[in-house]
Amino acid sequence: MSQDDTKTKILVAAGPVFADKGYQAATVREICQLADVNLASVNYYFGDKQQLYDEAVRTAHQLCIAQVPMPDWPANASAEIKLAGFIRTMYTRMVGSQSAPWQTRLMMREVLDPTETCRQMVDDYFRPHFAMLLDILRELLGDDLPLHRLQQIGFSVVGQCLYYRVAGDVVTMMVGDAQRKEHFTIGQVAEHITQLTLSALCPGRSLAADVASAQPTTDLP
Amino acid sequence: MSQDDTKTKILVAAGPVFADKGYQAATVREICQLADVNLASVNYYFGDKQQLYDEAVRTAHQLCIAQVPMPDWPANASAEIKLAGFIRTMYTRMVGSQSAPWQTRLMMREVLDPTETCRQMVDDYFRPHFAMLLDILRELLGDDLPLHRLQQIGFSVVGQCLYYRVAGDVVTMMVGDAQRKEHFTIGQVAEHITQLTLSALCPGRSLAADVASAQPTTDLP
DNA sequence: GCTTGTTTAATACAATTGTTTGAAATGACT
DNA sequence: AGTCATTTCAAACAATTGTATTAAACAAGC
Repeated sequence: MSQDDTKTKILVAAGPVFADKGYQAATVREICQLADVNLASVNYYFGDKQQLYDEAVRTAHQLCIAQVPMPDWPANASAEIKLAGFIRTMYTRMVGSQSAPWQTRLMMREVLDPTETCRQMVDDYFRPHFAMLLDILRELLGDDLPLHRLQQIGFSVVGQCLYYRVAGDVVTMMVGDAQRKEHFTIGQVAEHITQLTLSALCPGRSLAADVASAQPTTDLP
Repeated sequence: MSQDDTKTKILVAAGPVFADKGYQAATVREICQLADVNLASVNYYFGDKQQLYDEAVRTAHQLCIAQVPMPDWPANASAEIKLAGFIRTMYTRMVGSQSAPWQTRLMMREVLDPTETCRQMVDDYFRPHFAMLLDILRELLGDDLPLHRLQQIGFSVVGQCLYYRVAGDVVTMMVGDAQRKEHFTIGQVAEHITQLTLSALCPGRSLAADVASAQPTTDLP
């Protein structure tokens, strides 16, 4: 009972600390103090600061997936609607819907300079999701497009979303606080990315009509 | 003479070290050893590790601009050509044309969690360049589009480029080494981004014809 | 040639870090 | 109650870090 209790207490505390200070700058003392456990506990349960970090990253993207699941579309859902849903889900996961998204911040650090932990994250998380995106794009564009073209388009979609995660603060500095709150809510940005992508890929096929009904538009700034 | 010599020696050595280890993990001992100067020099010339870091960041984006200047277009250059040139220049700056781009890696760290140094970087560097991009977009789309729409589109362009800087390693893991070398050279990616953006914004106005003549296509992988 | 201001050098210091240790506490089972 | 494994705790350790200090080397001006 209490075994698992302190272990998860450490893990819960470690996540945010690693997320916004990085591996080096985060100290086990701070984590333990925040978790309200003894200093030696982290070595007792995890053996090492590094192993604690690894497990923190691992749980981060599990939480990330669980909190914002992919919508499961009806069988007859159009590719446009699937793309819209995919983008919105991914974007929400990145910039966060409710709690401060320490999960993605932590994952982002791994992406920026990858360790072995990152390779596992790519296999477990990024690759399958990217494959899902490519499937949607294939459905949209037909099977005759070469793979690398699909990949390039896929990276363009992901890149547009990732930007607000990576450079979110810069965005605010650039457009100002008011403008950001007014025109850059989750829903607005996600829809912009969807629209831009769709009109680039298949001009004429707008999704203005059906996307509104396919997904609830509860917007958090 | 030697005064300035050791100071720049430190600065030159500090850049790459800060770039790939971060502020905390980088030690002044390692920097001094690499620069082949005495340990105390960094305090003598910069007063502080922090101030050394600040100056390293400052020189980083000066170098970055100097190495890959924006093309100066003829007065009659079309907006499409300007957009293509802008994207190619920005992308080249980000992923690097020749030397390992420690400059952008260092700047990226500032973007990810900004300090006061970053705010200055935004004012001196990002904002004017973003304004330039918005001008090109305005020329392309007309003056009637509201500002925030222009900004959203601008961020989409920047985001697509930034992705390969931020997630470059993940891209390689995802598509494989061979595929990356074959289909993701600087020129190919820059052109893909340009094409996607253009066909999203003004369908029908391709730039296939004139872009080739406007910019040399020396491609480095 | 001596003095003066500037730069380099070696070393010391104080603080912080991850990790270890060994004893105290806890709780379950006989 | 007593024994045993597990968990907690406080303190200490060894290493590394940024920074300060002090003296030596050096250059320039008179």
